[in-house]
Amino acid sequence: MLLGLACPKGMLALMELRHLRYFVAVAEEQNVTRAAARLHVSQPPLSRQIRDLEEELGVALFERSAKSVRLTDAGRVFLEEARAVLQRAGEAVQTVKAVSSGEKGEIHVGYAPSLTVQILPKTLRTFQENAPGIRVHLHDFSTEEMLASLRANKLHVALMIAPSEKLLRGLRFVELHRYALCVAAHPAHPCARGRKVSLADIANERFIAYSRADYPEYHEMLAALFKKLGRVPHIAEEHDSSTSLIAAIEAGRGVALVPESLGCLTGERLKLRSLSPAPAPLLVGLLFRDSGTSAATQKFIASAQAANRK
Amino acid sequence: MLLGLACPKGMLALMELRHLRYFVAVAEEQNVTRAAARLHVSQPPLSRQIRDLEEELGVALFERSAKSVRLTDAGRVFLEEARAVLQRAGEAVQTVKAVSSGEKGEIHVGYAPSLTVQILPKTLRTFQENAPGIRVHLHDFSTEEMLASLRANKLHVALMIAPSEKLLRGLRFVELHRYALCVAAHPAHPCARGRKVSLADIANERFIAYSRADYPEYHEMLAALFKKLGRVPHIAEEHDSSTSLIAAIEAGRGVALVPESLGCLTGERLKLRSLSPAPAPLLVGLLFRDSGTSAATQKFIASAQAANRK
DNA sequence: CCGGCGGAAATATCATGTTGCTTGGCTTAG
DNA sequence: CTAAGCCAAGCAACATGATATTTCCGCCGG
Repeated sequence: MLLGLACPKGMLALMELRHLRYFVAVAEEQNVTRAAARLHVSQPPLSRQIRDLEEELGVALFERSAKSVRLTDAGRVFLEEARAVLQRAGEAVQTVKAVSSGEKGEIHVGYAPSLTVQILPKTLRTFQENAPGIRVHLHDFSTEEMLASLRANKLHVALMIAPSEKLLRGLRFVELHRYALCVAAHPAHPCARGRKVSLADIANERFIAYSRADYPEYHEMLAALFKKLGRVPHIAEEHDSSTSLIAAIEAGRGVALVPESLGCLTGERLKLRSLSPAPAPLLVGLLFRDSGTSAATQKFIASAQAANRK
Repeated sequence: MLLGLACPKGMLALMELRHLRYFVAVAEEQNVTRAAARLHVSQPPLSRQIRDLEEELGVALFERSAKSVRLTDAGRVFLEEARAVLQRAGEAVQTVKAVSSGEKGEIHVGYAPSLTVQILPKTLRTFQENAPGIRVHLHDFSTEEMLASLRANKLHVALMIAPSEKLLRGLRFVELHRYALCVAAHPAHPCARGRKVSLADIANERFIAYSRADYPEYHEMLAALFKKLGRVPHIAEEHDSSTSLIAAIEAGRGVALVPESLGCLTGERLKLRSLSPAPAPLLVGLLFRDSGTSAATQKFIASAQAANRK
C-alpha cells in the first residue's frame, strides 16, 4: 500500500532522455513527421512519446492543430531546459571517457622524501609531458601510511622502498633504483676517515635511527644486519624525518645507516662511507594495487620507468 | 546500409536517465542488492543495466569482486556527473511546471499609450501582486502591429481599442473601459467656449489626425461619422503620436477628435468638449488569442479586469 | 589444511510492458 | 477535391524486469 502510493505501477513511466531527444527534434522541426525522419523512427510512435512526456509533466508543450504543432510558452521554456539536460548528459559521457582514457583526472602519489629526491622530480617532469591533463597530488607519507592508503584507495601509487613480502599482498612493486646502505657520520668522526667501513667497526657506536613508529622495517633491517655479527646496535635516538636525523649526526650525537641518496641532502655537513662487505642494497620504486589501476596510474608508472631507465 | 552505419540497430541502446538513476543508487550503496531494494527492482536487472551502461560508455565504472562492487576512479567522476545530470533534469521539470502554472515566466504586452494611460498602471500593479514571478515586457505598438504580433505569438495580450469584427478572427476582445469621443481644441478656439459641440459645428474645421498608415481605423471612424452629415472632413495634418498631435492643436493648426482619456495628457493646454449628440464611445480593452492562452496570460487578463472593474 | 557455509554478484530463462511499425481515419489548407 | 499532416488502433519486436540458479570468495570450524 505504501508501494501503491509511491509508484502507481503502470501509470507513471518516468521521463527519460529519449523523451527529451524526441521533444527537441519535434520542437526544432516544428513538425512531427520531419522530426520522425530525422530521428529514424516513424511518426506515430513519436507523437505518442511526446504525448507521454506531456502527461508525465502535466504540461502542454505543443499547441496542436490538424496540420501542425507549435510550441506553447511552456514548451519554449522546456526546449531550453531539455537542450541543457541533453548537453549536460553529453558532457558527462565525454568527461568520463576522458578520465577513463587518462586524458583528464587526478592521481594521488605518495612518496618517501629522502629516498626519492633524485627520482621524484624526473618522474613528475616526464609524467607532465606524457599526461598533461592529469593533476598530481603529492603526499609525504611514512611506509605504513603508504600501504594503508594504497589499500584504501586514497593513494594510486607510492614512491618508496620495497616493502617486505608479507606487506605486499594485493600490491605490486616495481623497482626504479638501488641505493647502497652507507654510514653517515660527522666529518671529524673516526668512521669518516677511510673510504670504506665494516659493520664491526661501528658496532659499538651510538646509532641515530628513524622512528620505530613510522619506520618499523628500518629497525628490522638494522637488527637483522647486526644479528649476523651476534650484536645488537645501540639505538640512542629516534627521529621522524631525515632533516632532524642529519642534524643529530652533524651535532656529533652518533652515526646512522642511511641510503646513499641521503648525500643529496647532507652536502658537506656529513660524510657518507660505503659499507664493506656491502649489504643488500635498498630497492626504491613504485608500489601500487595490482588490479584496477586507472589509465592515469598506468601512465604514471610508465613515466616513472622511462624517466629512471638506464 | 547507411542506416547500418548510423545506427547498428540492436547494438547501441542509448544511455537513458534510468541508467543514471540506477548507477547513482548502486554507487551510493556500494552494493547492488541494497540499491535494488531502494529502487524497488530486483538485483539481476540492476546488474545488467549497470553493465549495459558501462558497455555504452566503454568505461568500467565499478571494480567487481564476488562480494562487492566498488567505484573506479572513472566511476567516482561519473557519479558526480550523473548526479548533476539528474539534478538538471529535475530542475527542468520543476521549471516547466512553474511556467505552466503561471508561477514563473514572462509575457509580452502591447499597449496603445494614449488610450491606456489610466488603465495600464492599475493593471500592472494588480498583476504584479497576483503573479509576482512573471516578468512583463511592454511594447508600444500601433493597432496593426498588435494584431500581427498577437497572431505571430510575439505578443500575449494587447491593451488597445476594440478592433473591427473582420480583424478579430481567432482573437478575443474583452472590454475594460469606454471613452467618449471629444473635440480637442486650443482654449481660444470657438469650439472651446460652450460645454458641448455638434459635429456640424466643426465640419469646416481643419482636422489634425492620427496617421493613416498606423491607424487606418481612426480614419474610417472619422469618415463614417461625417458621412452621416453628407460631409467629408478636411484632414490637414497627420501625426503618428499623441504628443505631436497635441502640440499641433496647441499651436492652433486645427482641431481633432480624440478619446476623452487624452485629457490626462493635455492638461490645461487644450480644451476637450463632448460631442452632442454623443457618437458611439470608444471601447478600450484586452485583445488576445482565444486558444492556447498561457496561465500567465490568463492571470494578466484577470488582473486587468479586477483592476478596472466598477 | 580442508570442506562446508553464507553473502553477494553474475547467468539463464521467462513474462510482461513499452517502444516502434503499419494501416487507416480525420481535419484543414490550397 | 486532393494533399499534407496529426491522431487512433492493432500488431510485432525488443528491452526491461522477475524468479530461479550458479558462481565466486571470504569465513569458520573441524
